Amino acid sequence: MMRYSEMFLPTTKETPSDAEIVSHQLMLRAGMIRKLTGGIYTYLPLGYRVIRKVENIVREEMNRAGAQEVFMPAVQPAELWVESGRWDMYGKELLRVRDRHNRDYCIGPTHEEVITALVRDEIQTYRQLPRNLYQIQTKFRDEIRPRFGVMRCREFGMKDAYSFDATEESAEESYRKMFDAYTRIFTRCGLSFRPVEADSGNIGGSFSHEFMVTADSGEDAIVSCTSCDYAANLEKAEISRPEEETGHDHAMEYSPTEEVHTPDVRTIEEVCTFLDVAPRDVVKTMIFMCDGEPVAVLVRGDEDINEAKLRNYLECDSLELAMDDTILEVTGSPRGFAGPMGIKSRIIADYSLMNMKNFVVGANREDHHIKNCNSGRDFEIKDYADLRIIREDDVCPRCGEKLRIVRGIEVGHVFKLGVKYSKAMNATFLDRDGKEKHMIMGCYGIGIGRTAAACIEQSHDEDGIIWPMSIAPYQVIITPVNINDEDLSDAAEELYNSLIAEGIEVILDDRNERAGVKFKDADLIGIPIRVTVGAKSLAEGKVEVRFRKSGEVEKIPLETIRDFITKTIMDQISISCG
RNA sequence: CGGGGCGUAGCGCAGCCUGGCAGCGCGCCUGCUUUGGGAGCAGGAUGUCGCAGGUUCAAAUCCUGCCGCCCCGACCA
Repeated sequence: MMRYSEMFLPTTKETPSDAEIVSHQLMLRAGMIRKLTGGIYTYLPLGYRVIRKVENIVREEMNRAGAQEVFMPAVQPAELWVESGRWDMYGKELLRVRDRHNRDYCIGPTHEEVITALVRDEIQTYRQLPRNLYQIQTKFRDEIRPRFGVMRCREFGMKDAYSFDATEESAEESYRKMFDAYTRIFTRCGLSFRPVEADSGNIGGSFSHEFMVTADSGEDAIVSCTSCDYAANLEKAEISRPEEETGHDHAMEYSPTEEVHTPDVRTIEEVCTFLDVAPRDVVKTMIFMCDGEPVAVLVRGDEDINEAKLRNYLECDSLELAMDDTILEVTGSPRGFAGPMGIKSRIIADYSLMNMKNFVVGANREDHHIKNCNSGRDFEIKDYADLRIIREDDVCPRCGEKLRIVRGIEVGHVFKLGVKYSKAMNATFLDRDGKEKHMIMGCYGIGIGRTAAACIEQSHDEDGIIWPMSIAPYQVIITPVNINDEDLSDAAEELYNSLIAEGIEVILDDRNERAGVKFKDADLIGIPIRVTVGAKSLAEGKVEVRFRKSGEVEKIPLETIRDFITKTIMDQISISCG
């Protein structure tokens, strides 16, 4: 299939200085990718072979799960996006273009609009449901800051699938099928991963999982239980409502409030230093604007508010920290002295405030704080909720055991959409009961390039990439130690032809290079099996098989080498998928 | 969008402060030697010094503007 001397495979010895993470460095060094411009990459032959391997695994498993492949346009008319409401909502990540007639288009960052428009025109009855359509296509998202090579880039290959169902039960079944398909896909790609619960935004009754490849270089933090199988991303990770302390009279322990002069003392840190208290004795009062209404959110001083949780709890579309003039209006003081006592807004409190006594709050008066504040006596908290960011020393919300926080790379996402798009775009069907209903949708994405990069993050050493057999660009590389030695080159050539005849993906390194150069390149590009053809072994009628992953070397007689390799490859590709 | 840095041979970089021959390493080409972990010797080719303008006898070097890239932050699914 391929002679190294004829391949377009520009490897480099030196690590490019602007590549931060190992997958980016190695993809450049191994001649897999080259950058065209910010966040936009060309896949060279070696890189593209890996991409196609991943795509084919995805394709096989999607088909197995009953999804059908389509191919949608990358360029989409603005009208569809106006219809779904996302033309205005999506923001700057949406790359908008105009044609010669001055009509608006975008380069698709995702395809809910297109698929929904297609399906609403073609599906009329529950008899045509459920359906699951997917595609593997290039997406464009104008990322604010592309980085890490193909990990976070602007143009990228993605598999996106969309399911349409008539009933909730059926929709959940569609979701489960995709969840299982994803598990098979990432297992077959040789990845260590885990599905985690993810925030699904404010669509009622929906749920969502992210498939995270665990890697220290990951951009996302994930929380997992050391005991049960609970796992969630940071945004989603729940914190249980603490037990309320009972059995004694709180009021007895309340000290009288005391307003203290705290000139220019604003942050929690400053308050603690000034009053000689710990952050956990202070209550932080943050003023948010929630769909235009101010809300005071209380959290213990050593905790941080999780805006995703807050947004979900308040069921609002827009949520942002209030501007200074709003703070002045609501608290009557400048930023830094807000507190719950006498505040002119709704108050909600994180669970961390339960059981706090005699705490410090802002006085809603410039340069003043209040000591020994107590809820119930000094102000009323009607709403307690889980509003803060989880920490590693919190306990599992399911079983109460210890948690662990690790970093991960999001390679896949399954999301139950519900009727968000079918409603906005009027995708309905006629149900058995004769009523017109909105289709229940789900969407399911996999980042193809990111999956390949995540694999490198997880599987490499100081010499280069270590591909698993399933997505390796080639399965075998034959390295004749000296191409000018006819015995060696003839033997290598013969083996090469016999492996090709077996359908094995093999490179013959027929370059007139020194052995060391060839070994280094073979290691760098990560081919799982290297067959070295050298004079000593050949004299015994043998060649050396070296495994990239373990470094183990076996001498195999020429008569059995073909069968040995075929069997090894078969063994390594057919990984059990549970 | 804010802050910082960079832009000089295919790649990595020095030179810029203090204006005066365009340089180093790797790679590339030719020849000889070498050939089991990125060879040695000899010879050679390669530049819009990011772009535009300005100052100057003279600009890679100083000044102004622009463009591109990288990093940090903010923002965002």
